[in-house]
Amino acid sequence: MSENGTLRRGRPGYDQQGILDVAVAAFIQYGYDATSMGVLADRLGLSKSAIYHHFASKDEILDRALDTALGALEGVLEETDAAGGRAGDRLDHVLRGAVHVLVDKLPYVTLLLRVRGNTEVERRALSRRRAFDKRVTALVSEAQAEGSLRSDIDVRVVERLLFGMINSIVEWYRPGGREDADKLADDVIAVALDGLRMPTSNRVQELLG
Amino acid sequence: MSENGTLRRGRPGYDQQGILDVAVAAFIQYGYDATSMGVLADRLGLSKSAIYHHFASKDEILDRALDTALGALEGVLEETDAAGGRAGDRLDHVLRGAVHVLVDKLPYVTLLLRVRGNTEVERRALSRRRAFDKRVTALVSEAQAEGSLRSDIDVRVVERLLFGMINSIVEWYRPGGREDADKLADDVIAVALDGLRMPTSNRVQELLG
DNA sequence: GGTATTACTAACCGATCGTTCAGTTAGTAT
DNA sequence: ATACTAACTGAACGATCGGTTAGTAATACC
Repeated sequence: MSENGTLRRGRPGYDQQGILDVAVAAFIQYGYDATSMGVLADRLGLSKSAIYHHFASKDEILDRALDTALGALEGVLEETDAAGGRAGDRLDHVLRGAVHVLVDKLPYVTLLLRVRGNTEVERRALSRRRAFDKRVTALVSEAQAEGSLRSDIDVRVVERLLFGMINSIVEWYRPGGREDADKLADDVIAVALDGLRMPTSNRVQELLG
Repeated sequence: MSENGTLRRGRPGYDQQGILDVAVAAFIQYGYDATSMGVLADRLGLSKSAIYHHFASKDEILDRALDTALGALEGVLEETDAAGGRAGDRLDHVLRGAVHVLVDKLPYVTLLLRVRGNTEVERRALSRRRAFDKRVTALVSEAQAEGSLRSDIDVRVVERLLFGMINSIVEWYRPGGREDADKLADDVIAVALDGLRMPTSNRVQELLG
């Protein structure tokens, strides 16, 4: 499954990444807990025990997958912080970046968003997620303070609704459909920032203050 | 668990609704597939087989729970259709109603939103959910056509993002917190319809056309 | 051909799964 | 006291679970 120019030693077959991709697809289809190693083996066309050559446990597969998703999302925040700028612009950048990560690593982020907390691996992932949310909330708060965003709604509610919308992408977005990642990011941000309603004259009056 | 004024015949203990409530709480905490009947029995303080007096199977518990959630959501649509009016107003009504259902039946709707499709019960629930979504999308489309909502974004994307936001409530809303259902509905609709951004003079110009 | 590397296997393990069965228990009604 | 109603039990079942073990298999390299 590793098709670089160099010849690989050893028996041809799946590598770790190949197993991981198939595992993640099964985990998001059936749920992690409902996906037995037997189902996974069937899906790979291997025996159950062959999987244990590549990963020590079912848990390790999950851990690796969640790390991929979280790493990408955290990367968006790092890159945004490094760039600096007004909070409103940085938030815009984070939202676009998040949408791109969701689209690029759809199966992995989908798995992450469905984590429950039954095992230590899951609890660690949830903890990293909470830290991510906290940093985004701080950014929203800054954007409210600088006047870019409305401040009549609690900052935590704002962050939750915003990422509720963005995260919903994993439930319905299909790559290769009508919308690519850029268009999707544009739409999400348009809805989030400017809303759905058409302006009325009353609204314009409100806006004029 | 049934504490009406009349005396109930039979041995005191849980009734079906009592078992169901505890089951749903466990299902949303651990996930349906990861909640064994043993875990549920522990939680109820009963034996595993006692559960089978009340419900024929684990599946039947799930079926009953999902029906509760779907029934409530479908009820919002029925009531809105019966009332009639402009599409924009009906959509507003559906959104408020949905938020209220989410808050009032939080555990049940939470369970519904996490259904995967592994069993016939789950697939039936997903089918009902799709029918619900389809009706809301039709309403959004009407509101776009009547000019209440922006029509530069695909109607299906709009419906998905909208309910993505609303449905996210089940992941973070805590009853008895700072926001009651009415305030929450107000906030959700404000964000959805009017967005998050503060107006700038460029925006006002755009709005003026 | 032999060695190193890497992927894969069948049989097995102890534990847990959802469910069944033949009972027992705790209340009300007569 | 007996019958009815409704809730509950321990033991057992066949199936499945995640994982282990002692191998086998297929390639590249020398």
